[in-house]
Amino acid sequence: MAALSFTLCGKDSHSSARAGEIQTDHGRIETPIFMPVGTVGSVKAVTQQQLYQDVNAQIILGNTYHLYLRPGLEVLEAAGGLHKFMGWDRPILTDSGGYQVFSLSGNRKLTEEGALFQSHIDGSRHLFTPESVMDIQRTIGADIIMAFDECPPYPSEYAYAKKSLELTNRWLDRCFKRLAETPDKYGYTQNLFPIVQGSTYKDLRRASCEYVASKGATGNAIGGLSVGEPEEMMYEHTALCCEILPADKPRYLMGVGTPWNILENISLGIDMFDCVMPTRNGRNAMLFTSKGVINIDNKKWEKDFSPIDDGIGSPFSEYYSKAYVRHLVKAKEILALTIASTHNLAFYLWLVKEARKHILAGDFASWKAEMIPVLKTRL
RNA sequence: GGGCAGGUUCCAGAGCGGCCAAAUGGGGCGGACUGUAAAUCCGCUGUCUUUCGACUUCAGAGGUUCGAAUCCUCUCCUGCCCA
Repeated sequence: MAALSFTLCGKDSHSSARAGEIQTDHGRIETPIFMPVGTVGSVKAVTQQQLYQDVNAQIILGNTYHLYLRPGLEVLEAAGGLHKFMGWDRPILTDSGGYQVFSLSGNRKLTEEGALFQSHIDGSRHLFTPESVMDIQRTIGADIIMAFDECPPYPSEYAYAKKSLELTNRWLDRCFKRLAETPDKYGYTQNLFPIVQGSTYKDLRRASCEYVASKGATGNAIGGLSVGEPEEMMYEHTALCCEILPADKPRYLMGVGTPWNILENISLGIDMFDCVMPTRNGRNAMLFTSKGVINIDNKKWEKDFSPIDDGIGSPFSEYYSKAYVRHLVKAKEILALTIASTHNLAFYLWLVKEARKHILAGDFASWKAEMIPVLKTRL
């Protein structure tokens, strides 16, 4: 089996947006792409069948930290990896747990060796090192695996950000080394993506990009953004990163974002996105649509029997009415979570597909300019 | 007909002389959520006012008191028990 490959299919004429194809051992991914987040081996409230049929997800995420804690490596290994375990035969990407170093900051301790965690489930202590995280990701068996990094909070002092980046870089070397020393477990190739850090300091970002680029990975990621900084600042940093990270490799902006964030970042040269927003916000009654954002909990939808969204060619999103979904939300019916999450994901996938179409047509920039105010509208 | 227990702000339900526009739940309304410790979290929820504050409320009518949702009297309702 072969390492991941990336083919550029076209570029927009008035922005840095590009359309491409990623080939993995579990199939092809058309970029730009949005990847639904399925932290524990489940895209919350959405079945695999819905991911295939209604969402048209081409790749999904899992999380090393969560899967390691539960169900644990024994089960995953016995299952033959996460694909088989969860019944998903398209590509999977696993995050390394680096983000949990950030988000569980109250329950962890960082050292040169790694990060000492306390489980959010039972309080038990665990040490994650670059080596152990590579080993765990080997066992999970995702097609794309992420380097173990530290994601510094926003804002961070320059000195801290610099120290953190240097640690992330040393960890990166250890990740590559360990991966090279260990074989693929399940007969297909796993690809390690390094992660750019550097907080909101441009010189650090630049240095990080150069270091990451020097690794010659099959794809590169940008981390440490969308952690609370102003949107404009995020765009400045992704722009800077896209200038340095190799153009012939996919660029993955981790954890982003809103629909308009995605379009803006596509125009800067990003190819891959993931975010919990469509699922989490969906569970919390927010629907993203081609006409704007809906808080379906609001009374104004009580008797609106029009489809959730009839502008994205999704039979699923046309099937249920706003009034019905509002009723389910009010009644706290489980189905509300499923409909909202599935629709939001279908919308996100529609959005990137539409973006790709316009890139290939060469009119992405003008389409984007038209779309963004619409997407931001609060209906 | 007799006995007992009750009637509190949208609902349930605390309060039992001042700290009460009235706990707590629920409901309602609004907001937040960006590599998922989240089907979660945060506001508001008598009227008027931006605030300070003012005003009208605890079945109804009287009364006691400096002061009443809280005490007394009568009336009207509700539930349970006995005839």
